[in-house]
Amino acid sequence: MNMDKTYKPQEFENEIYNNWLENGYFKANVSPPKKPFSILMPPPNITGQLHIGHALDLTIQDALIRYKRMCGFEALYMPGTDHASIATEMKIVDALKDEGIIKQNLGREKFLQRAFLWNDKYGGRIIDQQKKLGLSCDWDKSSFTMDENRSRAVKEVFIRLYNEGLIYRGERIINWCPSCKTAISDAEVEMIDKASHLYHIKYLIKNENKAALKPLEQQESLIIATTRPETMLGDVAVAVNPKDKRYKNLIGKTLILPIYFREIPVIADDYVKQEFGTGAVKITPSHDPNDFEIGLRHKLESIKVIGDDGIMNENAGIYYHGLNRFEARKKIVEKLKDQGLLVKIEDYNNSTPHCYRCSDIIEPAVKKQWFLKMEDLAKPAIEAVKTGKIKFVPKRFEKQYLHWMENTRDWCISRQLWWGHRIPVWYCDVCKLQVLDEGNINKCKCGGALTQDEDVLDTWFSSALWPFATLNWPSESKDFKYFFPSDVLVTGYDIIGFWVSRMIFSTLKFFKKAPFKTVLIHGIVRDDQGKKMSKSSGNGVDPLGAIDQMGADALRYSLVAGVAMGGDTKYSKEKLETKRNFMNKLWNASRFVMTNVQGFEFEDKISGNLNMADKWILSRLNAVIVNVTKLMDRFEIGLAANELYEFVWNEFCDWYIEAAKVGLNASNDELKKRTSSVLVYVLDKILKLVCPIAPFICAKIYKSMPLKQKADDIMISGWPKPLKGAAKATAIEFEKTMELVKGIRNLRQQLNVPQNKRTNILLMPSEGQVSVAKEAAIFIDKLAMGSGVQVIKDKPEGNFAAMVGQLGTVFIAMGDLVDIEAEKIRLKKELLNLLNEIKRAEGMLKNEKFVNSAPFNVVDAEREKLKKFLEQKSKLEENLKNL
RNA sequence: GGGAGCAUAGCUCAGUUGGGAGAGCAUCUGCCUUACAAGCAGGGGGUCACAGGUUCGAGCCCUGUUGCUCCCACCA
Repeated sequence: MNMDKTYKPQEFENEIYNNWLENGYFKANVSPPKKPFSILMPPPNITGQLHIGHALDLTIQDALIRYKRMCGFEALYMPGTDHASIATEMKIVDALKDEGIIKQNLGREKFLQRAFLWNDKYGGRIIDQQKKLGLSCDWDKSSFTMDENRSRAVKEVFIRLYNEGLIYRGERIINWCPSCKTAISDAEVEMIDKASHLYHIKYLIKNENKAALKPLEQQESLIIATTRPETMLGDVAVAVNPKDKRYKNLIGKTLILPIYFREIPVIADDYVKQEFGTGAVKITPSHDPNDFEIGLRHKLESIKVIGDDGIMNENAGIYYHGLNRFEARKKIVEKLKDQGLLVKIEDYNNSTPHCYRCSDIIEPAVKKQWFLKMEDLAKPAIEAVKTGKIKFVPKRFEKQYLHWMENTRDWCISRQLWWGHRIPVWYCDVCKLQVLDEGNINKCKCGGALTQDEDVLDTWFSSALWPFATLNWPSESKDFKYFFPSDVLVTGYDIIGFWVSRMIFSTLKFFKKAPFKTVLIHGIVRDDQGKKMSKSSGNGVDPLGAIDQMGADALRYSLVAGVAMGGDTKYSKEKLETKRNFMNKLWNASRFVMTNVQGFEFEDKISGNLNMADKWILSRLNAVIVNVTKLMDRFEIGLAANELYEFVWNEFCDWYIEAAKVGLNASNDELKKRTSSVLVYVLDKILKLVCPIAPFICAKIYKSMPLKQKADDIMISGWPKPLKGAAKATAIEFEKTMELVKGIRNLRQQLNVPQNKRTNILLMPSEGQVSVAKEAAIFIDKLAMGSGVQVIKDKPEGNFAAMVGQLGTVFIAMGDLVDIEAEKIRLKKELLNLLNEIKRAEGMLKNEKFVNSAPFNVVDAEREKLKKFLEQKSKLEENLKNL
């Protein structure tokens, strides 16, 4: 079969992919005794389209699954998408706004219809993009976190946890996003350092003796420090440390809150740090988590002054009611100045909580929410990692995980949204709340009417069930028995807390098994400046654009290549081009092989007399197979990619193909055929090794391969094994030849011999190298632009430039082209280098400590080197003398 | 405040149990040598952040310093 002259991925990638689909190669079936191997795709959000970070994540997964599939596992790559409750809802609200529709006016039911339509559109688009990337998922098993089976799993889990008392409803202080208008979990809060102010405010101490009223400056007061003056309208106390001598006598006294002059007590609590600020803390249980705790301890009332929309409510009083919280802050500071109660404003850096979705500043608020009790769930999840049941790669991310798990507090799982799994709890008008199955939701046992909880669950609650929900649990299935649990989870370090940890404790809870054996953590994709890609900085890259330009294989290769696992990777156009060039190289090398072997078909084996180049490339191939296999097993796809890049380009193309031209041009048919067979053999293995990373091009080329026994597709052709007895010992012969070729090329360049001019080359073999040199001569001639290499016994007469290698010395007639003095200088320089090496080696060997304490082979190797240097030195000196 | 990671050629990064510093890109020189100019050949370029220590020997192990990045934290 002929191959096109140029590499045009756009012309065959789709066809190849459809072919894979038609043949069902991606399907994973229960098929013992084959061992299963499965990877769960982290379900992308349906908010829009894939970005380059997804492309990295997915490429690693696909490369791994393809590798394992070729190794003979029944490989399941489980795809799916995530409804992304809050993120998608925000998008839909925006879209509605453009149509002039307000969510509330549309109503819950119609809104959800819109949301499902959204999913049809964008969920589908994401899958199309994944197909363009070449993912080998079993699409028939695809899941969506809001589909029927997944919803059933969510409900089942909720009810079980509820019945065990692990899910509870409570009125607590939570993170409220005034912009998204929902509670969010601690994990969803992003702390951002900001330049802020610490306001010192004077709270007057109530004077019981009204008769002795003094001017303001002379009145007794307590100074508090706060970063958020607007919350003082909700103050219910001021706390000091009970041990604080400064304030001991004030405990129990009454203060007058500025602005409206409300009276509040001074209380004592250990929480207060004497050294911080003024050592006196205003207490606002409604708007601060710590104050909330103190409020509980001291049974204080709670006054809410900021509404759910971030606007001051009626409790903020006549001056501030209706202002937003930031305007209110300004006004209050002004008022305090007017009242003479503002002592000072200090510059202060503190981190403030932001919503990770919309970046608005979080407003802690006291609300009734649903929580998942974490203590008992976290313990086994910590154990599983500590005992090695789950391994993190690289290991350092274990710490991040453990730290998260060990410090996690109860998880707020309810959200005041519509798009998501509605909490399966109904409330009876008459009796208390109940959890009910969908079957009987009309009436309570007591006869009272039921209404369902308005809230939905945190989107991560459903993603936490992914390891078993995707296998249709709680239904029993063969798939579940065979494929559960999965093998490797591949994800970025940014969602260890959000997702990885929650899958681990959920799965352990219900199955007493870890959801996966290995957590493979990769870095994030940065732009060419090393900056994080984000929508706001507009430096994101569309993977589809890259694929259109350079092909999916080039994109996949450029994303993974050269990065050790866990490290961040930089995306740049240059990198992409380099990898595209590599694909082109592979394409053209293959084309060369095909056009030279036309008419023949080959067995998948090597036989016959091999020449030194054949032996060399086969031994190199063996080493590469062993190494790449090892790297893939260690999940070091990026390093495997680099190794293959270098082997294909620098060894197979630059040396072997060039050397093979000798055999291919020979008149001897036997020789031609043997050379072809080696070319085909090595190329076949290369294609298979590269296939997991760049599947399209390998599949395309494989179709043209002249093999007698050929798989229908490369992806089911099996992973290559090293060739036994690949004549490793004799690889050295060709390496010695390469040394001379390089030397001659170097010499030619220095002597200004034009690249396209053939020259006479004489080769004088070293002792015992005569027969090898004779074979080498043919290759040297071809590779170093000789006009026939002569093997000689004695040094030639006349002016020659010489180069000494292990195999022998080569001489190039200098003719009139060359300056003899220049050649002398060159030789002297070379001699000097050699003398330095000799000095170094001798120094080491003279050092008794080295000789005695270094391993034998190291010392021995050093002796060998010295011997070699000394030989070269004497030859070089001779050449110099004869010049 | 706690923890982690990084620092190697102009740039992006490898460097496997400690044994003469590597690749790609870029740059310079010469080549359209019929697979490939998305290419070929060759060259230049590094006190492996700094300072100590262990060792016959350190890019690698230990201690400290500096610089950058990230994560975590109930910093009024």
